[in-house]
Amino acid sequence: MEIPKTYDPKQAEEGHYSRWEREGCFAPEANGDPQAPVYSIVIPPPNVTGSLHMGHALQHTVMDVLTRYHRMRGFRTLWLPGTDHAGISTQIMVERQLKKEEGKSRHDVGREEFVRRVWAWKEQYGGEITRQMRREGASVDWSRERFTMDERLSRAVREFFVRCYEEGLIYRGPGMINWCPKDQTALSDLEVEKEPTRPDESKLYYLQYPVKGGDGRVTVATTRPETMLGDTAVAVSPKDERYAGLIGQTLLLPVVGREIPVVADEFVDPEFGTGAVKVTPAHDPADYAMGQRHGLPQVQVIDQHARMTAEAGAEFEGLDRYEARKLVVEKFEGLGLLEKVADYEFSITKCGRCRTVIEPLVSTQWFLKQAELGREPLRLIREQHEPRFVPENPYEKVYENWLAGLYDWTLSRQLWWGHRIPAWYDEAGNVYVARTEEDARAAAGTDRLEQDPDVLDTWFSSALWPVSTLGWPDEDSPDLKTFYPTSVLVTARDIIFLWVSRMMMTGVKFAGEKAFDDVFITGTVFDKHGQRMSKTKQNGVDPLDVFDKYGVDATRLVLASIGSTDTRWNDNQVESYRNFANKIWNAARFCLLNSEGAEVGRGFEGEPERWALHDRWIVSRLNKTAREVASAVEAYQFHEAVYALYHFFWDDFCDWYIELSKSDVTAEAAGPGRDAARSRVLTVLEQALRLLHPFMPFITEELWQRLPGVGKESLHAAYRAAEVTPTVMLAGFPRADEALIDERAEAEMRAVIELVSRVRNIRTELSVKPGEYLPRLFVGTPDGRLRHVFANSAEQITRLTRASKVYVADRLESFAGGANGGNPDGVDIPRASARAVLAGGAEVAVPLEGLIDFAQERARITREREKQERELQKAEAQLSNPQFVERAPAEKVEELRRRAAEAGQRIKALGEMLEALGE
RNA sequence: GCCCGCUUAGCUCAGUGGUAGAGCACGCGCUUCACACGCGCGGGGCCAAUGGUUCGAAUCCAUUAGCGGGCACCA
Repeated sequence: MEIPKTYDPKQAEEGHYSRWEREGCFAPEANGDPQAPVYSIVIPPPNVTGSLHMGHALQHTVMDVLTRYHRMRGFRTLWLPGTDHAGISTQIMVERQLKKEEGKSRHDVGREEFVRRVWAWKEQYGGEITRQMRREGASVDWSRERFTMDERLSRAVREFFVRCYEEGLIYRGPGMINWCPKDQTALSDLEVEKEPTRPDESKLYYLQYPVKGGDGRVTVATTRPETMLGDTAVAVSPKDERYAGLIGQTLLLPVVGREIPVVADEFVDPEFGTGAVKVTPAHDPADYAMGQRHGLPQVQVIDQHARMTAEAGAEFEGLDRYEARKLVVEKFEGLGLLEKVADYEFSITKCGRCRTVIEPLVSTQWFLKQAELGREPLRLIREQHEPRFVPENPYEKVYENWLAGLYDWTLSRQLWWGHRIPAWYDEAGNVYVARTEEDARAAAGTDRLEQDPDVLDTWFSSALWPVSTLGWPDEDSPDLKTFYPTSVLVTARDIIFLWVSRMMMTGVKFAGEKAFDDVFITGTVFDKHGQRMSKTKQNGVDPLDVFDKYGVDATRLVLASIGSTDTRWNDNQVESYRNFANKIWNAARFCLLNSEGAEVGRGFEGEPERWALHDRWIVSRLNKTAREVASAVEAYQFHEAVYALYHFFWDDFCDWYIELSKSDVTAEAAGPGRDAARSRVLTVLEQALRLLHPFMPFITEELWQRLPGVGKESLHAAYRAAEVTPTVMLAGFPRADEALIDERAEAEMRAVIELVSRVRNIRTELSVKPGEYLPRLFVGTPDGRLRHVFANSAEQITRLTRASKVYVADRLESFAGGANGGNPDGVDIPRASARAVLAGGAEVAVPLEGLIDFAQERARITREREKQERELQKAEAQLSNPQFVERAPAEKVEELRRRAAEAGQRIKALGEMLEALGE
């Protein structure tokens, strides 16, 4: 068998995925066990316009690990993929293309044609992210792929809308909304962002309004002077004594000449500014509310293009809002009514998409009363902590606080791409909300209906994603019955409100149950300077580049380790896991190059008590690792799983087990002993590949396929009937067998490892040439069992320390003195030996005639003795504290006593060593 | 303004009441027949500061500082 020395990820990433997909391995139908428990995840649908970024890769890795793990555990597992139509983004992208290629606007081609072109665009370019997901190894069920504008999902949207309308949860009416003058649409509060002002914007203007019938003036402070053209009142706090006499009086609005009242309102903070607030009900959310309370008229002075209207006056009409601001300030200055301009930092609301400054406008839109839909989710989180957030802090609280403060959601968007609002108007302007146009006609009794031109917020359809993708509103949909509620939602924290909370609302309302049991919130990946990765900053790391450079599996290990932690991206980490992949490759290479006569699943016959120590040990380590990985994955502690796998594979399996087994595995002579040893390393490797598979699907499959003795019977029982090429992804995930976890074997192996390490350390410190053989090693231990262990492992100890022979006795002293009473071979330990103490009272001596500098050696041992003395002192100080002995748990006291005793023993042994060296 | 999180080895991060950990980086030595993307050995941290609780605190509490988030109709 030809196996390259270096793992080539590209080669392994090429073939397996398409076979898995083709053979239906990703579909829950592969599971033939009718009793199988169910595990399901719906993907947060990426924008159809999007391409893969690190955040996706992180989420997808987490979801894929969970999916593959549960699949291997025999769950009927579904991970459902799909994409989101992403209203504004997609529309803008196609508009841009239209402009560039044909020089036309969407209005030039008309609505119907434009929407047709968006669909065409989607068909042509929309699949990019789904191709990239295949590259990631994402084991999603492509046969169930969904798009938010699919006919069936659109039906769900209409059903949701109509039902809410019928219950009075959705209404149409005027309201204060966020208007983007560039995108020409209303936006919800979650689609806008606050930004701090630049220095040149950070101004607060103090304007004076004269009191009618007197020479008094009232000063108001504003950041937006141009809105004064639409002022219809000035408000003061009812508690503010300074203005008590002014309430009810009339002011003359400068420039405009309108008479406006002074009203009292609790909202006004007497401490801020002048304590008097200009009120512009048509252009400020707070003023709108005040206007409602006091029955003030609304004067719209700014239009949808952020230009001044005719109502702003002839001088201002047509001016941009910032030009108008300048002019207003000039006018006030000319009138002597500009009191001052102060520096003042505040925040400006901008469109989350295009960064244009939002214009608050009063407009007739469709709204959803979220507070009512949110009531049950709020109860669930408060009373039952459902869904369970991971990490719980701070997300559960963030989510709860959000639900507790819900307000109406602006649903309608003045776009062409999206779900058209299912509302029709007759010529008299009556509205008919219906599931279909036919229903609307029937209700209206006429065919002469116009459908509402607006579309719904993209997040409206997203809110239905878990139910709509599984078949709702068909309540007897088998998928809905089987896979709902989903097991976990994996997403980033910035859409907890936009999306997570709303899925819970629709889920409890329409499916009668929470949409998911758990919510796993992934961390954020920053660049190496701690900056958020963004397109505009050009500082993003493209996951596909990382895949190309280091391989998908290595990247996935990094991402899985990141999990819920915010992290600065660092290629070094990926490189080290690339090295790990190569390590796996080469360990397998060794096993395979020595696999003649071997077969996976054999070699561990008979009672474990009769196995060699290192076999009992590796099986124990394997089972512990299986236990750790399983509990870590189930607790979403992926870094713990990765850590356990990395160290099991590299340290336990490669550094020790393979090395300990090497002479048996590579023995010249074929025979049952060699076959068994070869089978054992193969078997451990095969189990390790299964454990690694959820994290590293490609390399594990590539290697697993090459193992002798794997086949259909290796698959988890639930998949044996499936017509698939045997694959590790459908093999059973190793279940920890507690009976095979052998603490004694682990302790004994630790002793062997320590012995080997100490001897190697001595070799290095005394500059013994790597190739040179130590003629003899002496080991003394009072522990009879350990003496057996060392004696039984003599071949391995000598090989791993490059020694020719190892002698074991009850104590080093037994070898000393020339009488040779204690040891069978009758050898003495020469004075020129390096010595060290080991755990549990064991000692080792390494004769190094000619290499020992006695003074140096004495110094080395003296240093060690001093260290032990400090240890002992510390322990004794604590033990002589009666408070400690009295109050600390008995086991802790006991442990400290043990440590003190051991230190004492070591000090004594080191003293004897000094004597043996000769003072 | 309110709320929350973070601060541990040069870097990226684990740990979380009872002798400080990993990977990378670093030093020394190795073409040891799976692997130099490797092997062996090693150096490196008063766990942000101060105070408190405790027999014991990097770990719990409080305050402070720095960094980062979220929420808020203060014009």
